[in-house]
Amino acid sequence: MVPRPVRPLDERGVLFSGVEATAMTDLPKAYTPRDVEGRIYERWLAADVFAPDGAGSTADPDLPPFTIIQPPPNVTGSLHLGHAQRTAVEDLMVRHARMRGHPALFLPGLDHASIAAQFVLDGILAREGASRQSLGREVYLERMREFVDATRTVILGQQRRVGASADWERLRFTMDDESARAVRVAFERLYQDGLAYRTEALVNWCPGCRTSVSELEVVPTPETGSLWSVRYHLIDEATGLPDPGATVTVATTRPETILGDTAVAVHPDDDRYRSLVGRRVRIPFVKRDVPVIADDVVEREFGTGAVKITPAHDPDDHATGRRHGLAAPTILADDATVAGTGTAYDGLDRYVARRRIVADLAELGDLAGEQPHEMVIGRCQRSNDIIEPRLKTQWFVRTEPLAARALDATRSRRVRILPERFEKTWEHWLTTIRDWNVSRQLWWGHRIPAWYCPDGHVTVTADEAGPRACDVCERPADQLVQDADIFDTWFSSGLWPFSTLGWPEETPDYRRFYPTSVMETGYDIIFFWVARMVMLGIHLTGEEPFHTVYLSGLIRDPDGQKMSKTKGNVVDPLGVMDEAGADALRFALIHGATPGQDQRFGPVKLENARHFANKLWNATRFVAGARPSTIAADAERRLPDAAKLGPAEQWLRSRAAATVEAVDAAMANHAFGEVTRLLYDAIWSEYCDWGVELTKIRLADESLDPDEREATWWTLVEVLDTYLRLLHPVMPFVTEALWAAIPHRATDPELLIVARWPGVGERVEAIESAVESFLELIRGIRNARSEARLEPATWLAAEVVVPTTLGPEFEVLRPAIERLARARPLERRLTREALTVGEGTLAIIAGDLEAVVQPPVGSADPAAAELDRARMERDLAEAEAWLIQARERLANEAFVSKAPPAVVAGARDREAELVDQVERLRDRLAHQRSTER
RNA sequence: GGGCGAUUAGCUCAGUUGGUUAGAGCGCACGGUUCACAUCCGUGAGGUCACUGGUUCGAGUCCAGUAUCGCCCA
Repeated sequence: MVPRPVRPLDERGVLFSGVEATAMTDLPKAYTPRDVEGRIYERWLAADVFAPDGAGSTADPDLPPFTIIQPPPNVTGSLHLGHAQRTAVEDLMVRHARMRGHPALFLPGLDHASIAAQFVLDGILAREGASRQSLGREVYLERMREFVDATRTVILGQQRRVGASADWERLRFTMDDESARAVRVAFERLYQDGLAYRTEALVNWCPGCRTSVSELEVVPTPETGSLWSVRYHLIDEATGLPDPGATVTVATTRPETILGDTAVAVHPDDDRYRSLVGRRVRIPFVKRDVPVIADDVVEREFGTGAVKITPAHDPDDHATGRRHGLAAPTILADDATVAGTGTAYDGLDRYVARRRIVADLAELGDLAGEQPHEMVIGRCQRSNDIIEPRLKTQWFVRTEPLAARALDATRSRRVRILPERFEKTWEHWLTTIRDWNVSRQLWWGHRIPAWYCPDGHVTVTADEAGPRACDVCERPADQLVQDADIFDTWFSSGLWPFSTLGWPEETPDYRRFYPTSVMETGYDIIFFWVARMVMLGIHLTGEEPFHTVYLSGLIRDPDGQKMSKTKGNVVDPLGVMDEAGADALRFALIHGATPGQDQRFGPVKLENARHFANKLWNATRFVAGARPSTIAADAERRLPDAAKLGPAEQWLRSRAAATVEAVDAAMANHAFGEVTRLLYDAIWSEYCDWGVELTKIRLADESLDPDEREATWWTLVEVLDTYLRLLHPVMPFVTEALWAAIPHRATDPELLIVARWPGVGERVEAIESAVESFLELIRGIRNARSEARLEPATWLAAEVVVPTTLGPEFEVLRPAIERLARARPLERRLTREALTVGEGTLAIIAGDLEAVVQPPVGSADPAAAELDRARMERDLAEAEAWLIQARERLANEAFVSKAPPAVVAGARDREAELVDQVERLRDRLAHQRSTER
């Protein structure tokens, strides 16, 4: 079958049509994602910024490319939250690399999902009263193509809503022409290299799906079954007839397979049966006489110690049969009905036959017993049918040599798996790997490019037209028949990192972007997919297909339940985005993302993320609106004048530098959750809560030198710009929209998506600690006010002792401190003794600073004074406790001699600080008591 | 049977080489019409870091074992 080629979509952004455009600078009071996201995505598409070689790309061609090939979602339906998280994480990495100037390729794709797609379509057909068989192969495949076209549109639309900055021009499908060719060439290569072979073997057969499946697709399921004891009659060698009185009792969980028995086995050292070895027994119903054999595999403790051997229907029996040269008659058809036994059971379902056989044995008097039995049976991952081991001629890939090289790739660290602990799982699976059954008796997939001549010779070719003649006997093509089977869907997936880039051709993309950078996927398909990509990639291309494997965890519901359609707890990402926006969804999902770790996801996390987007929106709205009138609305971005910066401005810049540094470190560690936490705190708790608040009063102060106000505004703009850049990979839409509302540098591009990632600025520790002291003071005053239950709105007179080292900063920040502490006038004192202490005075000990606050005249409330004293006594008790602890530590000889000097010095500083604090608190309390007297 | 993970505030989770007042969001309590944001602001309460033992000057963090829950492999 020649798959229909899949072209990139041309109906771009179709999901967003009808959305009213809003002027960028006109920011509404609340952030409404729906008004913004569609327009932004359209702009990105129009600017052609997703492709590394797009017209709008600002990539530095000298930097190494960064490539993520998207794990192609199955075209079986719509995407769920897990997909949204994966896309968000992949997109985050790609956007980050793109902003750092790397040519960044995010190559999207779709998977035909052979068995999964057939399972879904078969379900749809069943509801229509039709079936795969009733339609026939051609009609069925036509139907499948219609189905796939529909789901494809839904899936691609969902990914755009999430904000995937994928290069849609390079969209690929595992069933397109290029993939089909890659599959044929790969298989031909494996065949020629002796790594693909065809043989009759016992395979896992799913009677529902009517195909073999690999052992990975068999789910071991514990169940309570029965263990039946059945008497087989020994053959009297003199007469050649069964002896009615001499029997051997075998134990079996599958009496219907009696029809395929070719031996009875006992343990060679089992004295109970020693004399029987070599004799023959008669198998009931089929009247076959089979030997009693001795074999080590028999467990003497199991059942009666004698077991029946059915080589065609049990893996252990198959091995035993081979060792003893036993025949292996097949007794089941593809649909798991009994067939070809020549008994009355032919045509019956395997379980109907089981009941009949048990009943018939009982009637014959040969059923010796039945008891409940705990066992593990294999079920089909897809259809849940009970898997039937069956002898079939199938194609296999020899995995041992491939696995050895895959192991070498991880052991040598050429491929790193995150989190690292999965390397153990990887090691275990690859060292115990079995050959891979790659043929499937399905229709939707890549046909195996193998042809057979009437003599059974095999010809494998990658030629799309098929072979010209039999490789062995040279019979012409018209006498050859192509294998009816298709490949396991994971075979084409295993080629994905390079088939998408043009392999087997040496295309420019292949040369440029292969090997790829990071493979992000779920840990549940590490064997199905990751291992096969590494094995096939190394063999076929000579290189590891990627250097990092990032394994995501599962998204669970708020109760920790796995999301599934049957439980009805599946969340549609589109609904979530309608409600909260794509950015909030992305932020929430990334916030909880730790590699290899599942996360619970619910509305609470989403709310928080939505609020954060709104906070950012309003912060930008404030900054944009606070532009001093001396700066033109369309002014080009200027750096603030360093000489005009106040402490708050320097603090903001230093904190931004700290944040860039921390975010860089977290990104390098793939700690994306940490990135969101860092930015949340920096933006909300630092920039908004303190930075904006401290600078507000300066911005509004008409009495100031315009240069100073401008420097303040440019600082707010600069730091906000930095945060928007840092946050862009996580929340691309809102950051892009807001970035448009603030001035840019002359060197900046039009769009944030292709703007440069910020460099680390200069940290100024002295300013950070100075400003932190004043923040402590503000917190202290607020706290004292609240504890003393004073009216929040009233202005309180205050005095503060400010050491000369902090004097200049204090003078500049005084109006801001007054405003934030609601303390005015705020007088500076040079010594503690100079503080005015009267009735009801509140005392504040805040780090280096000490202050007093006077309650409003006439409102001196004895109760308030009492509350304040209680607060200070609490603080004192606490400080004293810490001091005792600190002193005990320093008194410890071992600590002082063995701990690193820096730690000891730190402890001494801490002690001194506590001594000072305790002293000041005691002093203050004593003072207060004296004034009350 | 083998392996892995989780166990930290009422709930959901951070806590990267061991360094000393263990953090956040939500929830809770009290208070707020301060001109970006009530999708907000301020203040506060709340934790013997599952348990037992060990290593260490020092353990949420390292080691051994136990318990509960979950996953993978056979």
